Amino acid sequence: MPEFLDLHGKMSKALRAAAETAVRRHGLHLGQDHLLAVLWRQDGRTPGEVAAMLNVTTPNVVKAATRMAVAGLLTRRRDDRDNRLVRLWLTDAGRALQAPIEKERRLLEEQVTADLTEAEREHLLSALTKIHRSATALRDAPVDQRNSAIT
Amino acid sequence: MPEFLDLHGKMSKALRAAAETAVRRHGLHLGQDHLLAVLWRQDGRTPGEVAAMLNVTTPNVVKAATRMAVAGLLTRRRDDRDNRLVRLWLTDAGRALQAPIEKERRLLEEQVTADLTEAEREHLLSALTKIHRSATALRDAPVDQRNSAIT
DNA sequence: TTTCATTCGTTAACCGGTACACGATTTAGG
DNA sequence: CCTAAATCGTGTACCGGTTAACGAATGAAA
Repeated sequence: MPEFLDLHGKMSKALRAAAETAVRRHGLHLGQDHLLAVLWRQDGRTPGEVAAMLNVTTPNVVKAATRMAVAGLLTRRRDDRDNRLVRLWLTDAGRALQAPIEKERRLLEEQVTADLTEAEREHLLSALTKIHRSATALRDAPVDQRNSAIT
Repeated sequence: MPEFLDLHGKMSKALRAAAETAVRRHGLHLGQDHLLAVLWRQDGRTPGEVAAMLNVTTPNVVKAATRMAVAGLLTRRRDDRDNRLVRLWLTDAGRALQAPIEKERRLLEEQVTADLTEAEREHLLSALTKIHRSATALRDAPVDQRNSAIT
C-alpha cells in the first residue's frame, strides 16, 4: 500500500539488476566494486576499516575479500607491528579495474537519471537525503515511542 | 562518485534496516511480509504465481515458503487437478499478521517521509518512476550500444 | 496410445548481508 | 610481571536473492 516504499522497492530492484549486469561485464559481483573503490582510494586497509567505510559488517568484508583474493584482485598480509591486523593490498588486476568500473558506474548514473531535468535531479537528491536522515534516526532510536507525536 | 547511486545506496541500506526491525517485532524476516501480502489479497496461489507477482525467482519463494511453513504462517497443499502445482494457504497465524504488519508498514512510510512536503513527495515519486523505467529498460535491452547516443 | 516437449516445484551452489561465538593478539591494571 | 579486558579477524549459521540442473506431472502430436 505505502506508495513510496512500494515504488522504492521496485525501482531499487531494477537498479540493482542494472548495476549487477554492468559490473559483471568486468568479472565482478555486485558489492565488490564498492570494496575495490575503498582500496583504490588507499591501499593496505584492514577489513574492519573497510567495513566501517562501507557501512557493512566485518565478516562480510572478510568473505568478499576471500573471494576476491581467489579471483586475484587483492592479497592479504598480516601487519608486522600488530599481528591481529590484516591488511588488504590490491594486485595489478584489482588496480586495473579502477578506470573501467568507475566509467561503468558513471555511465549507469547517467543512463538512469537521463529522463530527469536538473531541477528534478536536485529535488530527488534533497528528498533522498531527508529520507536517509529519517531512516537512520529511526534505527538509532530503539525507543518504542513510535506512536507518540513529539519527543 | 556518482551522486545519485551513492546516496541511493546509503538511503536504501538505512531504509532496509528500519524495515527489518519493524517487521521483526512480529517475528517476520524482511521479504516475508511481501509474500504474505500477496496471500492476504488471495489465498491458494502457486509459488510461481507469487514469484511473478513479487518480481523474484521461484526458488526464492519456495525457500521462503518452507521457512514460513515451519514458522506456522502457511501450509502447502498440492492441487488436485494438476499435481505439478503446489498451492500456498494461510494459517490463522499468517492471517492474523495482516493488520499489524500493514499498520507497521504505513507507519514506516509515514515516519520516513515525515520531513518532506507534499510537493516534495510528489516530485520524489515522479522521479523514482522515471528512474524505475530507465533502469528496467536498461535491463531489458541487452543490446550493447551503450555508448551510442540514439537508437 | 505412446512418445516428446512443456511446465511445474524443488534442490544445490553461489553471492551479499546479518548476528553470534571463538581464538589469537595487544594493551592496560594490579 | 602477569593477569584481565579490549580489539581484531575468522568460522558458522541463518535469510533473501540469483542461476542452473533435476525429476515429476501434464498435454499435444504422431
